[in-house]
Amino acid sequence: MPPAESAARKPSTPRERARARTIEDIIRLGREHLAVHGAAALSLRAVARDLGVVSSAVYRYVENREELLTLLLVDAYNELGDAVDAAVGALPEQDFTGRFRALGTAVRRWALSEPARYGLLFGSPVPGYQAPAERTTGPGTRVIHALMAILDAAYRAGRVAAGGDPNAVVPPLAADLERIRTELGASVPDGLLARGALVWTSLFGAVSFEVFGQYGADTFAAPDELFAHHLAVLAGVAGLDPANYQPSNG
Amino acid sequence: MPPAESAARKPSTPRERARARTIEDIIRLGREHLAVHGAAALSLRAVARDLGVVSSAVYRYVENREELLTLLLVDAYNELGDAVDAAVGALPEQDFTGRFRALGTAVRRWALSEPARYGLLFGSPVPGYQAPAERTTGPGTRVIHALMAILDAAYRAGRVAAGGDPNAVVPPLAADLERIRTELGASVPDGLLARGALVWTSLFGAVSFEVFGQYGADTFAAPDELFAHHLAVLAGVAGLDPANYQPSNG
DNA sequence: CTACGTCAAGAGCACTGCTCACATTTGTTG
DNA sequence: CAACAAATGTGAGCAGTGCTCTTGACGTAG
Repeated sequence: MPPAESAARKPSTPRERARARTIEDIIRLGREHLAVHGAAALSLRAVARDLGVVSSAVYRYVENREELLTLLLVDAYNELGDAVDAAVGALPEQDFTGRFRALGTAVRRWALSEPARYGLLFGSPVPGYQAPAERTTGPGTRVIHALMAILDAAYRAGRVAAGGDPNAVVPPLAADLERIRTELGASVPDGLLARGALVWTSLFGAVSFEVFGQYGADTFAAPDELFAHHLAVLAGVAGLDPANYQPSNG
Repeated sequence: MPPAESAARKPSTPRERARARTIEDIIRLGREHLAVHGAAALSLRAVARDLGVVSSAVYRYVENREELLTLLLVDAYNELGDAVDAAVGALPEQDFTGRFRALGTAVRRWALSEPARYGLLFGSPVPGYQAPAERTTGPGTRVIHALMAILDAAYRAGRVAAGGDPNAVVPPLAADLERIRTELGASVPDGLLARGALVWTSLFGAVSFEVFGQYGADTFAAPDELFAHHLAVLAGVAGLDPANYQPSNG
């Protein structure tokens, strides 16, 4: 049983340091192969070749192919989450619409720059691979948490058009939403919470269509403008003021 | 010398009939393997085994693995398109909201019943496989055509809230939309057309999240109700009357 | 110095896509 | 009917994959 399963312990022996370095190299090489060849074509043997080692040696560091996929999954989720947090955090806290736009733009930008890794996160599941929830739910929920934080802050600030949802939330759905609300620590009402979930899936639907080429080869010559328009409409769906940020005086 | 060299003729010779039958068997077996093991794990050798023939024999009927994937892609697109057309056609032409809801429900129902084939259509692209546009764009655009037909009919009938789009459509996007409008033979204005595209991607975004398990294992205990709520909101995004269908007298 | 644990190497198994030479079946034609 | 040619099936083979196992080399702890 290897000790120090806890994160970020100072590697005492030089052996452990070399081992940690090798694992990081494997992740780096795997990330490159993933970006080039796609998720389902990720090959441990190819990684071993690039590492300059025989194929079976990588099994000393990574249990199997699934393990490497999980490492890359967490790695990609965190990179996306970092990009989103940085983009959102660059705007003032009260600029809810701007922060929402920044979140969506950051997701799209990262997805377009890393299509294969995006596909690993949000595409069809890799056959035979089931992501271990205990290791991926944390990094995997960073974007929706950031989105809900924006919407909740806007709601608390009274900057959300709360009244206009005529769509009733039936009891079983309300029960789900109540559970999610407490988990998020949010205070938005049911209608807005459900709309937030819709905006979330819609954002990734639009990004996925673009990244996966579902639009067709030459359907949209102006994808940036299309996405900006979609973001504006989605902001309205979430009840955000489509107009620009007005710093609250006082 | 009998000419009889035209396409899609009744297969005259029994040999051609047997050949067509074998190809259909291959597609059927491939569909089953696809549904069970996923797209990237589709194996020609396994299909050959199930067909009761040696592995190399299937290459007499199917050029390679890509060819079989293309056949299965078209097959799935058409099955989805048939399901959507049937669901939409079951409602009166003037029930625009009902038809929209039927379209969305049909897409979701088919996706949930055929998750692997849905993943082939709308998930991450299979590594190294590029769908031939000349064979897949036709079947692949049936859903968006059906959706736009509903929206266009509603617009022509004056049953769409056209005025309320404050989001400007910038010129490069307007050029794209103009091209798409003529290709569809539609007459909806730019704002509604762009919103239709957003509704389209949002629909598949919501379905993909559910099919691909992006929501998390036990986040929503009432996914039907969540989707129904999403559809209602999306109908509003498309400018459709959220209220029920009122048959026009006459 | 010895013993233990870690590591790399290589062979091997079962699987994949695909190609080729060869054998067999089948339909047509002289 | 016999002969021919096209279509079809066969099996070997190549290169690649994930993964396991045994063997030997090495560094470090006691």
